[in-house]
Amino acid sequence: MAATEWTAWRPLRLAEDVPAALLAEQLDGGQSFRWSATSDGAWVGIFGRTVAMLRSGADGLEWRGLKGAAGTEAALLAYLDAEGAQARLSADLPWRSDPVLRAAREAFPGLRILRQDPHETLIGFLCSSNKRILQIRVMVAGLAEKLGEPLGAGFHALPTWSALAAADDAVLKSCALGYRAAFLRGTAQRLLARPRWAEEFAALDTPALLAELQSLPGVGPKVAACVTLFGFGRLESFPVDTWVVQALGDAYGLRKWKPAQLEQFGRAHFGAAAGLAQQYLFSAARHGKLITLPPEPKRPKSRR
DNA sequence: GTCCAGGATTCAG
DNA sequence: CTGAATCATGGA
Repeated sequence: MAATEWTAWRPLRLAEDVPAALLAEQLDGGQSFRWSATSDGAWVGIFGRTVAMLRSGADGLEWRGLKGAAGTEAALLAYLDAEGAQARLSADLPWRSDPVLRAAREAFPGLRILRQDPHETLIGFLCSSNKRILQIRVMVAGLAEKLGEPLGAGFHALPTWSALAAADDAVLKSCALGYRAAFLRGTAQRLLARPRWAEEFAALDTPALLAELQSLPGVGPKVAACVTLFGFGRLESFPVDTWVVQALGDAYGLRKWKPAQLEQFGRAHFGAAAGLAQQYLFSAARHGKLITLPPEPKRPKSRR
């Protein structure tokens, strides 16, 4: 990563300010697994064939790309939803009547759903089951390094499905995928035969899209909801992971509810941008900034 | 050592 | 249909 590989830092104009803590949550908050913090407080990431760095300084958000790479700034603006369509959706969430959502939203104001590629989102979340964000990042980095197209300066794109389907077992094993290797290979073999799957899936309505994704090996309700939200931009999709189960149980009193019930609650309660509300709750819960109800007494007493 | 992680699949009832 | 067991791996 020699300094000569990079262009000069330049301002990146978004609709709203992006302080450092928000940038960290935006890039490393469980949506994408392709961003890493550098030693000097910046972030370096790869999405599609774009390699970019971002940092939040006194003069606002700044970016730089690899020298000779065209379109980096435009790619960043699209990726970060610079048009600001989500600002209005966030304002329309029921935070005025919901103190839990209000506090979660105020913990990371300006947090947005990244506009990611479906293919890359699916790879990331196929690796995600029963894993922490940090380790998902390690797995995905290994896949890119060993099976992805070189992009210069030592960076690699994520592998294609054909590369994944043809990958040697030892290579997959060296990425610490565990049992998820079979998920990746199985889905790769299925999608290999339909190279335009993402366009075809994008034409479906959200219930059909969720069902189609869940027909793939290693894709259950939660992974399908994440790919639908982060990869296909369906803001109404409401993924329910262990953090959201905890958050909805502790903050809304929905303890002992099953994930499918919580998903229904989320979509009904939060509406058209339920997925964005989910991301506020997820981030706030992970940082201990969620308003919670008192813990349930172990032996509830009858009140006479 | 135990427990848990942005779960999915398979199996028993 | 629901609930439990199992899956592979690393960090706390």
